[in-house]
Amino acid sequence: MMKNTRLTHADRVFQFLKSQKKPISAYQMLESLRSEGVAAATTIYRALDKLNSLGLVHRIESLNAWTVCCGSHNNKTPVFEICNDCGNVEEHLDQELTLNINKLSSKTGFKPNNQVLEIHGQCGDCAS
Amino acid sequence: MMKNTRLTHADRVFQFLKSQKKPISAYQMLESLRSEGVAAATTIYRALDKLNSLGLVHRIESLNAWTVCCGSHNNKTPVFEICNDCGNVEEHLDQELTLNINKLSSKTGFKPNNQVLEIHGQCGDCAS
DNA sequence: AGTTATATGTAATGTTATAACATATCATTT
DNA sequence: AAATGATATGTTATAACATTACATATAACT
Repeated sequence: MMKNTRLTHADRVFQFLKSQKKPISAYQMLESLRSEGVAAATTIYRALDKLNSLGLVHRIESLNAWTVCCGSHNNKTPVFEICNDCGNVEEHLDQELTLNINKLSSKTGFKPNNQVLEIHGQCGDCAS
Repeated sequence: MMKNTRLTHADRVFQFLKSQKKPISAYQMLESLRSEGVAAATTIYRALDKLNSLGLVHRIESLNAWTVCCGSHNNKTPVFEICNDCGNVEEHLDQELTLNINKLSSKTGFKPNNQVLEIHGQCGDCAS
């Protein structure tokens, strides 16, 4: 039983995203990956779906764009700091913040499932 | 110098949003307000822009939809709990969470500006 | 009444996302 | 090696969300 060694468009999307510093929109990916044979938006979205369910990428809701996951979350909720000036995004895993969200939920009787935590502002580099 | 008493489409949008329990998309507003003379998507978006800059409404980024603000924030960051089942959204203002976000920022040298905090899950009503 | 500022309309277009269905390719079994 | 099944991709169309540029209308102020 041999491992599937086929290079798919999902792989190409993932490689491409890894090479980028900033989140990229699906249609930007499409333009950039046409040269590698990716022909349709559908394919990009399917790739993103798959990568997302594997936990390899994140969608940044407030940007309609995508970025690679920093690695493993260990039950912590990712928070994204998004610089309005340079566009760079940093993913953080903060234990306290995670606890806080759970605490809020237990107050309100809400069962959290997935969180969208995106902070817009100015990054340290751009501030100095 | 008399106060402007004209009833604008922005007012109609705001009234309409206040009457709704769930976030509403711009095009849903358009359909609902055609009967009151609102004729174009542009008008809705202009109204939302204005209401948003007055702090009267919030955009829920992960839904592409809008909801009225719960009132005054008092320097606290709003967090939205969004029920996957019934679609209802509750706005919360949590001091601890706000402090935590600022704390994270001071660690990373990031200057936060505006935050997108949206928690998806199941509300208390739907859980029971 | 004339001027200005605000509000709205119109039309076109841009951007993001999905649906429905057809085809191609690889891996495994026979 | 042919058949099969699973996965991946393409094609086309369309839905859903958002903005731009320019024209017109109306209220408010002088």
